Amino acid sequence: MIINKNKIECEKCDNNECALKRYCTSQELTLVSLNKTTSTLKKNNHIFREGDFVHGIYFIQNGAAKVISDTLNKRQQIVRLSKTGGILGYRALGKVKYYFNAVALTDLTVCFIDNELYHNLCKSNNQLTYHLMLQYAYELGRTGLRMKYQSQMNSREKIAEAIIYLNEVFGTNPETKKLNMSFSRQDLADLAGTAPEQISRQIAEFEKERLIRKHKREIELNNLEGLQNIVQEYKIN
Amino acid sequence: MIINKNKIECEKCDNNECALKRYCTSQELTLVSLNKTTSTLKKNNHIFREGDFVHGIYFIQNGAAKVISDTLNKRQQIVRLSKTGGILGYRALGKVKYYFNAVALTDLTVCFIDNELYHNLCKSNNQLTYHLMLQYAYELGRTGLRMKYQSQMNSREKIAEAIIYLNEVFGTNPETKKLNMSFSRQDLADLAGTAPEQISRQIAEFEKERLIRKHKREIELNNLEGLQNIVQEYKIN
DNA sequence: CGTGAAGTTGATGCTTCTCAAGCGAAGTGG
DNA sequence: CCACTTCGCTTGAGAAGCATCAACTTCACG
Repeated sequence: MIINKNKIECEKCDNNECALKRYCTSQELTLVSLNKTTSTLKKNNHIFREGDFVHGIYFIQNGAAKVISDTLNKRQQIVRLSKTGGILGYRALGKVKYYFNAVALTDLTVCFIDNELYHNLCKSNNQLTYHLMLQYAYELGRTGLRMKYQSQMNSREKIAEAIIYLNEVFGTNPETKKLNMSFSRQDLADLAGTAPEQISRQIAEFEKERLIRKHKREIELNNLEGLQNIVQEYKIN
Repeated sequence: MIINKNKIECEKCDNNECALKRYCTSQELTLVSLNKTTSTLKKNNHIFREGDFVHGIYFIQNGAAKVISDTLNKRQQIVRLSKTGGILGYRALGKVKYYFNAVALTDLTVCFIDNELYHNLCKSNNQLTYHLMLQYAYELGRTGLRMKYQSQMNSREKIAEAIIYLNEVFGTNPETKKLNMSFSRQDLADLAGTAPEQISRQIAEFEKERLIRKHKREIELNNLEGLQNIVQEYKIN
């Protein structure tokens, strides 16, 4: 992990998705710039680990990350995905620990501010707090939905849903229709809540049905609607 | 559903767990009292339904509720439980719909305030917003944990976890050691993410192991630690 | 005391996890 | 430049866990 090498003043940062950048006053931004830590990580490195004490909060400046739970001798479970502009390490104040691991999916740059600064900003800047509250509420709904899917769908449906989710988060290249991010079978399995072998089998099946095509690890979406039909019964009208 | 019959001034309300009561100024409370709607529902009635438009937010004045997802021809899934002082219907602004159903577990009194008032309060009262943000962050962590359990635990572990969760939310009578709330096998199954028959079998098993005793629907906790050991591997250190 | 709903228990079959073997692509070193 | 190794992916077969079905019992309530 490389620290502060890529650190730039928030005012000069071109990440306009950042909540700090959008909602802080220029005075506050100066304070943030002074006190933040910017880290650059290689793909597959940990941003934080389950059980670590929470010292602050991370804002993704550039890249993508997965939030996963890890249990000895069990498969991992991807709880959610996040990318540029997203927040990692939502937690309460006080002596609390992370429930999950955050791992870089790509080379990644994150800005970290500590609890004290974070909560001082929230206490003085209502617009920021309000925005963060909405973002938490959104994530809460999304996580609840994913829980519903996990508990009620069969393997075929869960794998279709995982591909749809990837399309929502990362999108596809309009030319090639390929997902803008590629995953190992293991990662897909962790996302869908199944085993890697199941992913292989189901992807072969989807290919037969002409819903997708695979090119090594890349997935080309030929019939998104077809995938959505598979999980349709679960959608909210 | 009986509306406004039990409505009382917030200042005279004895629910000190209520976020509004705790964080609003007396001026704001007067506004809330004027504009809120108080409903009293019988057990098993819906507070809101999946797919309904979100018009505001509910604060539980008295009673308990379950938040469930419902899919045609599948079992229900209890996403979380809430009681006096809890909030129901967390959602974003705009034209959004509920992802879940909220159903009364007991006779229940809830106060409702509409989106406009809710968001105006949040925009003007930072202490309230800050508190709500923390509550959302807590729920987000809790929901993520439950998702982890759902996806990784076997049926025995999930049922143990469900009983522990009930103890956390409702507690036990110190005299009798019985849980302060009793559930049907179906509700327990929906909470644990399994089938009612599995609940019967596993409860019989736990009774053999002297971890609990059952008295009709009531559950007596004889060895909470024993139950916790079953799910220990999943706990955060 | 009778009727229907809820709970229990056993038997069966399906889904899906796991294990294992084979394949192919990519990287390494001679 | 080519064997060699490694790693991830694919495919098949077997096993295990759990849902489902069915029959029976107990409980709740009029």
